[in-house]
Amino acid sequence: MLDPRIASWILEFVLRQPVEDWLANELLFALPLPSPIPPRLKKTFLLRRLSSDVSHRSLAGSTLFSLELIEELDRSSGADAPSDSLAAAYAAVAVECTARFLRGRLDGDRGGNFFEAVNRIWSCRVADLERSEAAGLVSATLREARREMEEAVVNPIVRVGLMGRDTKMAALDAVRVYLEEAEKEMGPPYLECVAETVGEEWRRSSVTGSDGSVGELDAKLRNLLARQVEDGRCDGPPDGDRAKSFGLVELEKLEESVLDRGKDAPKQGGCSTDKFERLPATAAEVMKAKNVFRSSVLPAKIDNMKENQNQMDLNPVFSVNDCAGKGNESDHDAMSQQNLMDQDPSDLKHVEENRERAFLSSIDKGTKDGNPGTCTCTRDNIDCAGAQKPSLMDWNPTARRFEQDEDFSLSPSENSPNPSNNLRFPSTKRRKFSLALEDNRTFIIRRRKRKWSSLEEETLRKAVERHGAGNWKFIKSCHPEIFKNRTEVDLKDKWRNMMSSELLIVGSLPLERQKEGGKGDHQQTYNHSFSGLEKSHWKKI
DNA sequence: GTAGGGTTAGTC
DNA sequence: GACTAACCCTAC
Repeated sequence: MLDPRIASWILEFVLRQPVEDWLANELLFALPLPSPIPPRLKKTFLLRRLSSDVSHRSLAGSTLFSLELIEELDRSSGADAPSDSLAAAYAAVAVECTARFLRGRLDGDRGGNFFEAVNRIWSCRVADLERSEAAGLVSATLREARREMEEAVVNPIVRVGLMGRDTKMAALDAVRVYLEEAEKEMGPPYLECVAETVGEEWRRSSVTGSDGSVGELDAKLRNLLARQVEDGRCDGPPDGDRAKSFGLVELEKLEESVLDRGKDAPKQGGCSTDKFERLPATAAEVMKAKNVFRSSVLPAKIDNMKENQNQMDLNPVFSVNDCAGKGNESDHDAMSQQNLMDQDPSDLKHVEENRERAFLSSIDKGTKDGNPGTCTCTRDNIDCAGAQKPSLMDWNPTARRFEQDEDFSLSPSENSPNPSNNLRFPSTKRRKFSLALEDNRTFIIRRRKRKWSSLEEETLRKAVERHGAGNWKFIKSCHPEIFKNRTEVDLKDKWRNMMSSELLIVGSLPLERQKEGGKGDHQQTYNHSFSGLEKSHWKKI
């Protein structure tokens, strides 16, 4: 089994190479990555995503989300404030994600999508940004752009001016500038750093008459890497720790990984120095490495390219599709992506094992379906026309469904992070759910109960504070990912329950009333306390 | 789209 | 069985 840490080094290296997106996806899902995923690898993913977006000229909400995650990663790593290039890229992409709807306007569209985008991106997303710890991303340029967008909503002249600008090219350029800066700051991939150093050492050994054996290389590696650790010359392991914190265990693992390559070479003086001068850098070499994995550590799915590719289509990390210019927009999906980064750990117990992988998926889903700018529609995705467009493979989180039955469950846990795994078939043995007969042939089946997570509750609470109770549709649209499994009515009901509980807790109700409890009680307490807070004001937006 | 009353599943 | 949260239905 490949060591997860080594796998992360390999993946970091591959992601920095000009390999095809599908290959990056394959490796991402196939390699046994460590948990938690090292921040450096996370950032590599994000940069790769940005690079992919740029190369496909597909800037969407996912791009914006990637930039937000990078800012968060940098901040968590101790960075004081986002770089100017990052803030500039964010502002430019936000403008493009909005202005694209003006370019893509259909004759019958009076700008509805544009207005919606302004509301979604600038009134919700950027406004939230300003109030968050990520406020560093809010540059003067972004503020000015926000003013312009809001002005464009009411002023056709401003909209025309916006349409006349090449916001896409400006955004692409800004992202490129940031990418160059970020990649320069990150330095070469860790494996490349090691390979270069090892190759240099090996050549020196050859000149000094070494026997070229793997055993000697082992000894030299130990000395070499020990010096690297002391000098801190290497960029350090992918988790961002500096070389000095690179423990002996990791050191030995690294050596093993390098030495494993040496085993393939003839031991009698045939261990070519070339073998260690560099690690795989081309797609062909990566493919070769992949074949090695295939025979050792990679699961069967990597053997089944076609099947795996289908999975990628559903949930790719690196998109190869390009909806640019087609009006595709999924940023309101991406907008709440951070829920996978910010979720209350207690809410993620059921996905703990896959949490980090979920992060990777979420990156991509920026669209949260995870597919920034792609036309590949997956769960909760938005199609290129901006409308919900579920595929046949999509899971409708609010659709009526058969209840769980252990005999027919396809998933070991209903808490599976992948809802599509939660397919259930009706039981002939037990039927705890109601089956109201709608007509002679159709049964109305209740959805399975899904307990609200603290993240959902907190998001709802904050949303109501901000937008008022009663604006459930809008609140849901502001947090599509967090509330992807909830309907507007669910939000309303939940708020009703929350208010009911709070009033009971603080003793706002007479004791007799509290004792009554039960049916219908929550409705009354809710109605008396929250009757469409500032609703009329809000609806002016 | 939302409010409000009713129903049901899950928990203790 | 009581209680509660989640879900459903229907009127507006």
